Amino acid sequence: MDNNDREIRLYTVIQGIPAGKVATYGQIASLAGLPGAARLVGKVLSGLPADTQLPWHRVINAAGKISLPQNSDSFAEQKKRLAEEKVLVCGNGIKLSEYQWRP
DNA sequence: GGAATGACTCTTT
DNA sequence: TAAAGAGCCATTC
Repeated sequence: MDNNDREIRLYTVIQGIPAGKVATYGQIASLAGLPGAARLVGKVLSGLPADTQLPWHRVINAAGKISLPQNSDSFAEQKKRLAEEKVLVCGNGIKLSEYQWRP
């Protein structure tokens, strides 16, 4: 069940992100015990259901921007949710120095 | 077992 | 922060 643990850890770490804060894929991967597996985080998030409880909207890339295509619904959804958490979204990104989660 | 893919990251310019 | 190149992890065919 090790391979399943990876997902569990990723979910746990993502759930640990407090509201109003965001984390990068690399951060989540490292905290989940998978340093360098940033792409895996994206892979897992891509497979999340639309009604998931996971705060995936708090996950962004190292550039502080949303990696989703701007013409996608998920992009608008993430932007909307972030705004709900008082996270200012400039264009397709945010201010990492202000909102990046530091455990 | 090898090649391709992906919501990426790092270092250098 | 932006651009270009190389690297890393796991899944899938």
